[in-house]
Formats: sequence, structure tokens, C-alpha cells
Amino acid sequence: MDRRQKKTREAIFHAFSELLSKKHYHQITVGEIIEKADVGRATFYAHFETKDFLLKELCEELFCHIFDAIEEGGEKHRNIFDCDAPSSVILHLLQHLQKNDNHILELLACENNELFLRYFKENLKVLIQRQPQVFGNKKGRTLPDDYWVNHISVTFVETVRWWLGNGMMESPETLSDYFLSVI
Amino acid sequence: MDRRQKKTREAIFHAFSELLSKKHYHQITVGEIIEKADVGRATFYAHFETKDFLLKELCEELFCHIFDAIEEGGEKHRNIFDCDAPSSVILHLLQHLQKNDNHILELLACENNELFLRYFKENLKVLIQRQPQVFGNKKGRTLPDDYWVNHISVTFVETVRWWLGNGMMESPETLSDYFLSVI
DNA sequence: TTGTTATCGAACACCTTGTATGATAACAGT
DNA sequence: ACTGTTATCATACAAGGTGTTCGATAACAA
Repeated sequence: MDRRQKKTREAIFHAFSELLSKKHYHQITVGEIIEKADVGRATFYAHFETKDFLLKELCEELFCHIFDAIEEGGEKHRNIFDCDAPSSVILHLLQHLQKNDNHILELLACENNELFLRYFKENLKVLIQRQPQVFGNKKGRTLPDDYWVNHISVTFVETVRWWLGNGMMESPETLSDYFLSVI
Repeated sequence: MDRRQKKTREAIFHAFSELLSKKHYHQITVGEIIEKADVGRATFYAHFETKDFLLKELCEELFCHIFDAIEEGGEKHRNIFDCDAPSSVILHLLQHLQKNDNHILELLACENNELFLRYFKENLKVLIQRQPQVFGNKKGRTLPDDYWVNHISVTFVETVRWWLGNGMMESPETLSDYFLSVI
């Protein structure tokens, strides 16, 4: 890829991320983004059709980053409910989030985050559905699979959001315990 | 209240609700609302400071309606987890939602519903916190109260959203079972 | 060196928002 | 029925955001 393109793209991503940590998505204007990114208006639209597409692509990049890192773990992450193992997926995810690379927490915390949550849930579902022992008539109950999977991913997202709203005082281990406790 | 005011207010609420069931909140313009409501532009702004305030007041009206109806039930709703009783709060809420008065489901289903969810959760929390037997170290676990309350209300909201996404094929009783099963 | 291509700045048409105005008609109280 | 109040309307308006166009410039790859 052309060096210029890459530079512009990253400048826009960076400016957008910073703005997202300060104000809501819908309050951010293209004018602000290009000013902070120091990029021409036409250039912005040469890269992203609209502001919505910018958000979409930013989300995709972040998820490639965070979930690919988890994939690398491979075999040791086989069991999402292996809560005692320090290498559990949940704990790994929480630790990753605590580091807060790439302003991913700002995206999670801001109020206009439907798109981000959708991606997050989709990715979580893939992880969850790899754990067959989670499904079926556990404790004699007959829940629809998609209802159950949705419940778990939403619960995880809400756990993280509660963590954020709480100033992230608790350790990832504690959060992991909370999460596994309500599941 | 002046008959004219009331008429205008209701016309705007009705137009707004209809639009919300067709497109996202942020895609709806004031121009569309006043056209559908057949109301002058200045009149709209005489009633609502901005579109955000319109949503806020719509939410408030809906919640007065739905939660006041539950309050009326009084003593028979003492126990939110009394799932066998046909008069349980959860079942009552679900039955109320199934009737879908006032387009409340559209507000729940649409993607830009943070404000609505916030109200919904606040009201649910009040209901939940009246049930002391829910809290404490149930099964020996020590969860923060607000985490637990938030978890329950979010789970309920997501249960309803799942129901909606599923075409509301299940009965309120079945949904109530699902909800109580994952709690 | 040469042809390609990303960027820039400026201008542009279009849309949406929120406000202001004076005229009109519905309203409440007497 | 009369009167003062007030909600509504149509229109116009300024301000600000969106997305596009265009010619000039400079960075790029080969």
C-alpha cells in the first residue's frame, strides 16, 4: 500500500479514537476529525464513504487485533469456563481490555456503541459456541441455543461496562469470578 | 391543559413512534416528524427543545404508563421471582409488552435506544431491589449489589429483545421461564 | 526520468437545525 | 357574546454539517 495512504488512514483512525474518548460518536463531526488528523476534506472521503464506515472499519481493525491475539493462544483456551486456569479466555480478554490498547474501552463505554457491541457479540459468540459443554439441557433446562449464547455474550459485555463505570477498581481475576458466578 | 397543546403533543408523539418503528432514531429528522404530525416547525420547537428531549419525554410517558400499571397490582406482585403465580411481575411485564401499547417495543428493538434502556433499567432496578431475598451471598457468592441488579435488568431487557428478534413466537410464560432459568 | 496517484485547498450545492416574525384562529373566563 | 390570552401557522432566515468536484501539487513506484 502507498505510504501516503497508510499514513492518512492511521492519522484518521488516531484522531477518531481520541475524539471518541472525549465525546459521543454522533457529536463528532468530519470537520473535527480531519482537523485533528491534519488531512484534507476530499482525502477523508477518498478513504471512507461516510463517518459510519470509518467507525465500521475501526471496529474491524480492533477486533482483528484483540481476537486474533486470543486465537494465537490456541489449545490452552479450549475451555471458556476453565476459570481457575490463568489462561482462560475470559481472563485473557479482561486482561487485554485492562491494558486498553487502541482505545477499545472508549468504544465500549460510549453510549452510541451499537455497532461496536454487535461486532463484539458476534466475535464472542464464535468463542462461546466452540464450547459444546455449555449447551444442551444443563440442569434439566431447555433453552434455545441462540438465546443462551446471546445471554452469555451480553452478560460479558455488561460485566465489562460495569467494570468501566466502576472505575475499573477490581482486578481482572475478580471480574472473571463475577462473570462466571452469574452464568 | 389547552386542547390545542394536547392535540399537538399527541400528534408529534404518534408520528415519532411510527417513524421509530421504521427507521433509526438518528435517521429521523425534525422535518419528517412535523410533516407526519402535520404540525408547524415553530410549534414543534415550542413543545420540545430538541429531538433528544422529545425522545426523553416519550420514554417518560411510556414508563409512567407501564410501571404504574404494575404498581396498581400491589401486594400480589411482592415477589418478582414467584414464577408459578400467573400474576408475577415478570410475566405481567411480558404480557404487557406483548400487547405493545404505545409502540414501546419499537423503542426497545431499535438500535439507538441507550436512553430508553437507561430508563428501563432504572425502573427495573426499583422493582428488583424490593425483593431482598434476591441479594446477599446467594449460593455462597459475594457479588456487589449493583453488579447483580444491573445483571438482572440487562438480562430481562435482552430477553425481550431476543423475543422480538425471534418474531415473538413464544408465549410470555415461556419467556418468563427462560428468564428465570438463566438468573 | 516518467507516468501514476494521493493529497490539498477551495469552492460548491444540499440538507438539517433552531430561531424569529407577524397573522390567524382557538381557547378560557367573564 | 365579548375579550384578552395563547397556541398555531407559514415563511424566512442564519448557522453549521455533509458529501462532491476540480485543478494544482507533490509523493510515489518502476
